[in-house]
Amino acid sequence: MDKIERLLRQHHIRPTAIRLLMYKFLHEKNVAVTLNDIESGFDKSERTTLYRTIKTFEKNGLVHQIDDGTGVAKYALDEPENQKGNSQDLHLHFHCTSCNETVCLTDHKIPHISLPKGFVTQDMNLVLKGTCDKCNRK
Amino acid sequence: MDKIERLLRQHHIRPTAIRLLMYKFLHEKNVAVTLNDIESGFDKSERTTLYRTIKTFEKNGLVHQIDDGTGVAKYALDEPENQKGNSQDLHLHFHCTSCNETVCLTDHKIPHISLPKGFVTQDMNLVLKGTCDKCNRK
DNA sequence: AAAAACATGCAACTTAAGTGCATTATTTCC
DNA sequence: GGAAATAATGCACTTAAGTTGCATGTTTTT
Ligand SMILES: [Mn+2]
Ligand SMILES: [Mn+2]
Ligand SMILES: [Zn+2]
Ligand SMILES: [Zn+2]
Repeated sequence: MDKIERLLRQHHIRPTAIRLLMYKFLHEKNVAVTLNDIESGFDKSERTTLYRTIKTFEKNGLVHQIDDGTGVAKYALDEPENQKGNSQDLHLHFHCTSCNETVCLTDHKIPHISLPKGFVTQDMNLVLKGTCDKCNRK
Repeated sequence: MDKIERLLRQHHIRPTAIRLLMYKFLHEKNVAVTLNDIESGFDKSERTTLYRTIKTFEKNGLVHQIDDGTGVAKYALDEPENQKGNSQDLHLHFHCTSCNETVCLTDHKIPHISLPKGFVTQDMNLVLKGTCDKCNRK
């Protein structure tokens, strides 16, 4: 797959072995992952490197960090349509308190909120908590 | 002020010296405070005690914890009208990235969000980030 | 091929949060 | 009122996530 290689280069990320592996890892998941999740997913390689790798991805707009209220940062790949400069893709996130998984609901945008005079919004974070479809089926 | 004393008792919290002081401290502030803020506000008394005190307040519905994305928990007094059992007061919070203060916008409720089938919501957290009125006036 | 720039690995540090346990204060009950 | 029970406090210690410094290894540039 040098498709991924090209993708990384488009984001000005040099495609090293670990970076390719991490991209694949993130791509296979459909839920947001913690640094620990990533670490567990790799036999080899080291915490710090994985940390710096995910931060590189984040800085270059390949993943976004999610703060779901658990106190541990999670990360998920940006959707292709939001990768190119379309910076503010304010979709919401759902955190399941049963299975502890957090997912991007990319087509549920955060509604507009009117604020008191003087406040200027630059960013938003909306997290819904509850039980997810999988857990509710059990 | 045994007005405060009565208030604590109503919440099944025994009004010790530190608890009264902490309540007053929180009451004077109009912004959410971290445990460090509280610690700095007291000459005497100890981290752990303050920690357990704020947790007691939280458990008994006197304060709520706010996760504004800074990675540090903040706390603010519940508004009187929300204290009595009216548990789910889902107001939003504003975090100023300039002065790092976080405020409750108690009369800005989180709008209703429709979710994909199978998801059940129990709780929500909406944080807006930007610059606050005070910072924008400067 | 040498120099420069960048990536990786390992150790160490920082900060917030949380627990165990002994001591002290407050309630309860006789 | 005083002893026993219960709760609050203080201090030490632990955990976990995040982060940085620096030496070494690898890739890119010229
Ligand atoms: Mn997302
Ligand atoms: Mn609030
Ligand atoms: Zn679930
Ligand atoms: Zn401000």
